[in-house]
Amino acid sequence: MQYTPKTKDFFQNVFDIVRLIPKGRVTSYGAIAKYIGTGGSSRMVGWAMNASHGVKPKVPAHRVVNRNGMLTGKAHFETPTKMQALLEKEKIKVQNETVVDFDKLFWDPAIELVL
DNA sequence: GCATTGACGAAGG
DNA sequence: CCCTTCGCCAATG
Repeated sequence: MQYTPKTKDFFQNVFDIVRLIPKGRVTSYGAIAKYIGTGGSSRMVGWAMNASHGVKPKVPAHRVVNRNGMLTGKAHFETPTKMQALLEKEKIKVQNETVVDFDKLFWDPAIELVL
């Protein structure tokens, strides 16, 4: 895989933001995409996470879910159960592959980082 | 360069 | 929340 300078910056931006997510909080791909400025390309955020494997420092991709709070990316982890396990370790309740109280735990960089 | 794919999002049902 | 359709954009074949 070889990405252009443009996407390289995109990758770094995504990784950086994801690492800033506080414990016990979650955010969505769209929120990250919006904060970066790529806006509509929320899919690219998820795709960037796909490249976060083996990246140092570790990228807490388990704190990134889709807009409904669903653990859509669990299948891309080392093991499908790893994501939920990590979330529950941070006191985040997960039920039916979905984050409980997602609206309360939601962490939007575009808002939280400005405060 | 076109076609397909995808860890998404919004809107309508 | 689930389903479908459409839009989005970089990667991949």
